[in-house]
This record gives sequence, structure tokens and C-alpha cells, in this order.
Amino acid sequence: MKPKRSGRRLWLMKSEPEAFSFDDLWAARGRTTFWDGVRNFRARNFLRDEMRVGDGVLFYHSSAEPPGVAGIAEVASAAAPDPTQFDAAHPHHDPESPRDAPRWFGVEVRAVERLPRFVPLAALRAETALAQMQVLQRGNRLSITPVTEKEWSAVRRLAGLP
DNA sequence: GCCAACGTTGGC
DNA sequence: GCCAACGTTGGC
Repeated sequence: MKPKRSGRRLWLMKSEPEAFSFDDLWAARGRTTFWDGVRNFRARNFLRDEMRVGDGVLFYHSSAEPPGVAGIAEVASAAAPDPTQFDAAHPHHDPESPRDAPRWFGVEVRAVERLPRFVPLAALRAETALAQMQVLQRGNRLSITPVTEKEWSAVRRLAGLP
């Protein structure tokens, strides 16, 4: 039997809360922001080619004390060129990216649910159902990774969500 | 601050 | 196409 795949896919997206936290997203207009600044080709491919409106997102705080999952969000738009790549004054400026064939993309992300409990990295690591989760694998640095239904459910449970 | 791991660049 | 050097990420 073919494995069943629901329409929406699930992701984990990393943000440094000092730059942009889940609370910042919750407070944003429409609880939505354009996720810019991704400058890694694999993460770009997820954004540009695989994400769909309505996909679920675990909003993860990296380089934080402690790091961990801070909220539930969703993909709120199709991918669009990241305007910061063309902005010479912007730290993410990419002079190598042609305007007529942009290299870097982003999507709109909307906050959906606050968590009863923040889920620290240590709690993710302690959960056997998450042993294969990509973000927990040794050497992982990718800022966007796919999440399975099983992992999604386990993280929700750890966060105190139904 | 350290350092392992990884992605990218550039010489050849 | 190989691979060393370099820069970055991100947990600790």
C-alpha cells in the first residue's frame, strides 16, 4: 500500500530570536512576515520548490538560551524573490544574483499557535520519537528542514498542545 | 570563546 | 573535477 500523504507538508524553520523571535512574529501585522535572508541552496530549494500555502511550520529559536521550538506557524504565501538580495545596503545583499533570474527566495510565514510550553532542544533530544528528526542530526546546519507527521505530533505533545 | 561540521570558493 | 582554504553556523 502506498504511504498516505496529506496535502500539507511540515517544516522546521530556524530564526535567531535576537534578530526575530516567535513573539515578534505574533506581534507583527497579520502575525505575518516575509521570511528573507535564506542564503543556502538547499533551503532555497525547499522555499522555492516545495513549500505550499498552508504547510505547517515549527518556529525554532537557534543561538538562543535555550534553543528550542517556540511556536507554531504556517506558510502563508507562495515563494517570491527575496528583495534583500538586490539591496546593496543590506547585509544579505548578493551582487551575483541577476535581477532577471533571482537566486534567493522567501515565503510569507504566519504565526498560528502559541505554545503552552516552550520545547527546549534538550527535550527534543530526549524524545525517542524524534530520534530521526533532521534538525537534531549531528552537524545539521540547514535553517529549513522537513518534519514528518510523527515528529510534528511529538513536538506538539511536548509543547502541551492537543 | 571554542570548535565541529558544513557550504562555498578558487587554484590547479 | 579535485580539494585545501576559508567563512559561517550553532550548540556548548
